[in-house]
Amino acid sequence: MYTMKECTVYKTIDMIGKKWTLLILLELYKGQEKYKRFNEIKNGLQDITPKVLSGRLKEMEKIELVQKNVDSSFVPIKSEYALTKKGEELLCVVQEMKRWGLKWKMGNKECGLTTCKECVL
Amino acid sequence: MYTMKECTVYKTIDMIGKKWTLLILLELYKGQEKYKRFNEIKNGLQDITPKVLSGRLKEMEKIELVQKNVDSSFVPIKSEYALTKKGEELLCVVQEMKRWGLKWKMGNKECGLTTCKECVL
DNA sequence: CAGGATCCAAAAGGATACTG
DNA sequence: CAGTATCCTTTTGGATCCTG
Repeated sequence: MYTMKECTVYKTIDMIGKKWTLLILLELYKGQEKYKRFNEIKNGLQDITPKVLSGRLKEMEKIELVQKNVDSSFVPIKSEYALTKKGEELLCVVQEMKRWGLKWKMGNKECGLTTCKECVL
Repeated sequence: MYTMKECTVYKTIDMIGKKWTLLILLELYKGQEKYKRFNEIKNGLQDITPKVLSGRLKEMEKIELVQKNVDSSFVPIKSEYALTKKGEELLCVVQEMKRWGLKWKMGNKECGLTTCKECVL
């Protein structure tokens, strides 16, 4: 029998609907550099605590939205995060959200679909 | 200064990212009838409790995703819910989610982009 | 620098029972 | 039928401090 838990939409929402997840995705997409450091991400998302960020990044790594590289040959350790292809493609969803949000006027005025410095999308 | 809370994407996620919200939206979209009764929706979403459904519907009414009609001239009272234009247009977002979810194989196999009996989208 | 450990507060959701 | 009320468990998130 069919259960809700098998539904594609249900599962997708479950995966990306949590607070911060999509914002981290956006943060990783910003700028020209593919890789970002832990603290870079944290600073971009001013209100996030290290614990939450660390938790989200792990989840995202697990479901392969994010790819992590660690270079422990140095002290301090250097970690970098980047979007995977799967993660990058999720941006389409975010883009639809933004389009909808803008149409129904729920954002700030400066946040134009193609020019917003903050969201980049 | 710019704060996260003004971001269109942030606000949109905040609004629709909660559990059940998008599923209720889908449920209202199903079938040929524009209006659905409380228990119809509840039965379509087998695991939802009346408390949660009632809460979500109120939120959705408030942000104008859903429109409600009440006919209290009868006993028992008759209430009906339907999508607004704003709510209907949110389905684009859901559709993107589904497309993405299917591409990355997170749904059931029967859930085809155009033929899924459950999701209708 | 990149987190992990702790502790705590708040929010969300589930179960169940009840009512105009 | 269409919810509300209550109670309780689980999940989240924030604050703070600590460390290899």
